[in-house]
Amino acid sequence: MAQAIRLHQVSPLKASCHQCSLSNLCLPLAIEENDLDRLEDIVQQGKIYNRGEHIFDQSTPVRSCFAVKSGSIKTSIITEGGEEQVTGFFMPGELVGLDSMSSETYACTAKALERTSVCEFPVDRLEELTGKLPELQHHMYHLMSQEIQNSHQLAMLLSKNTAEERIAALLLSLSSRFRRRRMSATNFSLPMARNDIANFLGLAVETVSRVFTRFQNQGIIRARGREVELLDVEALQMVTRDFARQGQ
Amino acid sequence: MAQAIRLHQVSPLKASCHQCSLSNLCLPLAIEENDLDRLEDIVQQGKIYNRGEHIFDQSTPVRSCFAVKSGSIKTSIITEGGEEQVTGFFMPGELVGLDSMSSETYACTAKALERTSVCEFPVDRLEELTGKLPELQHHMYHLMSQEIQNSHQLAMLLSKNTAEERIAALLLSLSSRFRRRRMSATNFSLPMARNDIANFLGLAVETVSRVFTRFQNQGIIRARGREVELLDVEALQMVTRDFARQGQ
DNA sequence: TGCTATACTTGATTTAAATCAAGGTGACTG
DNA sequence: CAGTCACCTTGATTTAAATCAAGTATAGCA
Repeated sequence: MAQAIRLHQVSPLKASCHQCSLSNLCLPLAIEENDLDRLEDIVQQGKIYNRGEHIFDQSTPVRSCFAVKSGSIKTSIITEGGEEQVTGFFMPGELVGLDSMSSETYACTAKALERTSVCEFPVDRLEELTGKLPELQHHMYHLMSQEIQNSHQLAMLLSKNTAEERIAALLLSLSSRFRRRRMSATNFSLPMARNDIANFLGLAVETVSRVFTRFQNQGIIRARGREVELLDVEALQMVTRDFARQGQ
Repeated sequence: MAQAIRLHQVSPLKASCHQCSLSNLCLPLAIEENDLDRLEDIVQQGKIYNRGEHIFDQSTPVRSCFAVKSGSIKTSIITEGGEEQVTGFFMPGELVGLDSMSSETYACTAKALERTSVCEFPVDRLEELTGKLPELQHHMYHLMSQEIQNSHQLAMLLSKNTAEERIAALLLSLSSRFRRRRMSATNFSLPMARNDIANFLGLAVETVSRVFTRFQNQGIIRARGREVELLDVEALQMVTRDFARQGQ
């Protein structure tokens, strides 16, 4: 039985970390070629979720964290009152669930924004492996500390910046994440609804919509639904407060 | 020389983890009694900072993370524009610098809010040790994931809650952290200025001040400067939106 | 001890974004 | 292919909190 599963994993349809095009972004980037097998031993590859399906649910027992292979994911926390706060968007090569590492239950819910495939890393086995591969442990610490930093940046954005600044910052963040994947940094399709953007940035949907149109009227972007073209990246950078202030 | 330092560390003036009263809150809680020596080997204990002194500075090379022994610390990030965002307050038993673990440079600045003593954990040695002690590694992952969760909670607070709700939440958070240390949960002295509270919660100082007086007039708290008494904890809990909604 | 600076409070006014309200657009579905 | 639903946009009005503008405590210090 275990053997059968094993065979299934290495079947040609399920790409290995060795061949994965995201290996320079994902966990493999921290691992020597010859140790990569050990990561492959614990990874469960190729699970596919349709738009709207949950990868995991808040308050359910933690089993794994997940790397996005294709598609995209949003994470959010839901309060007892039923209010949602979107805490992040995750693109290919990024790791989802770090906020739940070594916890009993998931701290958030992860939902596929489109048809999405993920690789699954059971946390107990991952912990075991990081204990043996110092480079991988280092990388995990690094990823987690960056997640904290991201979240602090978000807090900053929410508490100090205007609607325009927040949206400019998000567009630039997405842009650079597309670039990392060697895709167009100026011409992309937003994986998330205006609603998710609004929630993530602490704004009303109407405000997001208005800012999009304002940017469009100013010739900074071109937006048709979820299709976005950044026409003037410099202008966008100027909008984010840091850059604006820097220029004074 | 190394021997001399070693002797110095175990001198009666510098308490060891074994004897530390915070050992049930701090890193030692994850370690078996007989492995505690190994943590003591790497910790540099007893550094003392005066009010306003920096424990470390944003953008300088990372050496260590720090456990608060007594006193308190605030961390903040400063943008290129010079704007500050307070990202956290740290009380005895809590670990500062997790957002910089395994980074090149510190992601924030840590400043003593009062006379504060800390234990220092050099990150390279800590990483090494967590590689050998799975329990400790697990605990580090846990602490870091909790730091992410805290930060998400903060983002939530900033984007969805009113001034009153934010301040009630902060007071309750401080209260429960005092209780953890077996101190009064209803009668304590705020280590931080109104300004820091305002900055942390994304409010203007004036707003913080007004909310404090409002709470006082409602008989929920008694506040004289930094001295705070929580007169009606339930009412405070009701103020935080989650509870309010739950009650409907 | 008084002085100065910093921290805190209070009130009046302004403002950015929320809310309320109404349409428009597009995509899937029976 | 019409109908429904989810998503998005636009406009008018309201509102919570910021800002502006004085003060008043408080603490550290010479």
